[in-house]
Amino acid sequence: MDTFNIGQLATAAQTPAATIRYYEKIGLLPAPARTGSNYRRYDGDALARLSFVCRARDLGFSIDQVRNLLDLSDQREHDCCTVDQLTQEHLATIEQKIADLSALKHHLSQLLVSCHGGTVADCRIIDALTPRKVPPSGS
Amino acid sequence: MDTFNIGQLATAAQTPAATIRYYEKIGLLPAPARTGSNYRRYDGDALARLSFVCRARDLGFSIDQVRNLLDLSDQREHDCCTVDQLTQEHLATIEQKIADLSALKHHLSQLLVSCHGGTVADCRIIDALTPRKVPPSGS
DNA sequence: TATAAACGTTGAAGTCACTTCAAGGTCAAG
DNA sequence: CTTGACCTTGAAGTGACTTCAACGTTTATA
Repeated sequence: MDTFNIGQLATAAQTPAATIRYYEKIGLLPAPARTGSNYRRYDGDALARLSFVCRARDLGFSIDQVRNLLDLSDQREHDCCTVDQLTQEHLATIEQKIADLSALKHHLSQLLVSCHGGTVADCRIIDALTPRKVPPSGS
Repeated sequence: MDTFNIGQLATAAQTPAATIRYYEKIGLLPAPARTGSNYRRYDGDALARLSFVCRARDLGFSIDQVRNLLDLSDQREHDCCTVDQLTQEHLATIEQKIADLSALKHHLSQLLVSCHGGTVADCRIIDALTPRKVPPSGS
């Protein structure tokens, strides 16, 4: 048979069952059929949709972006420039994050090499965090 | 006078007043003195401590790490290797994040250059997200 | 002096994307 | 027939805040 319950779907998609329920709750995945004992019953289509979601999430798209991508992927005849635009925006966000983290990395590396041990009183890292007292200007 | 209320502290430290209250609530900052009308009253020490916190947060340290750094910075005679270790751990985390994001960036860039427009049906990005049907093996 | 704007106070709820928990119902194996 | 693995639900927890509602205070202006 080609239907399975949530545990099997979870195994197939390599994602926790709780996450699948969560995706259903927020409307990212449709509510599946139920068995007589109220278990969720999924089919191949559900697995395909969930896999799509997981791949997009793995690529760092937000839930809202995934929602958009899902909608778009259903409009087969629609122009795909919206997809490209979404991807480009996402790419720009990622590049910004990388730039921010690289700056951070440089900053921290410099702190680390400038610190030559000793007590906290001598520590360059603590030193860099500690604000100087502004010397009183004028008389 | 060298005391100020929360708005002035917020301006001086370039951080929202709500965040200062939040830091107080979670015990990262000590509860300040109060005026007769129950307004928080801060002094230069409070500004120094808050600035320390903001700098550490700007460097990407977690609240718990900042808590540690604050504790350490008060133990002036303690060996500073704990600070170094904390920083090194943090640096390793950042490097990992950069690596992850770079891989992501690479992946997305490739998707973007491979997509040459047209309809969603032709879109390489949607294509990459869409799982293939596994062809039935055997007879 | 009246009043309105700009500040301050609190607790609670919202954000994102889940994860974990508690308290139960169902099903297959021994 | 019981044990253990699975399933159900709603609620609360995570991190680091942000936003909101409803109120009190202070200051500037008409």
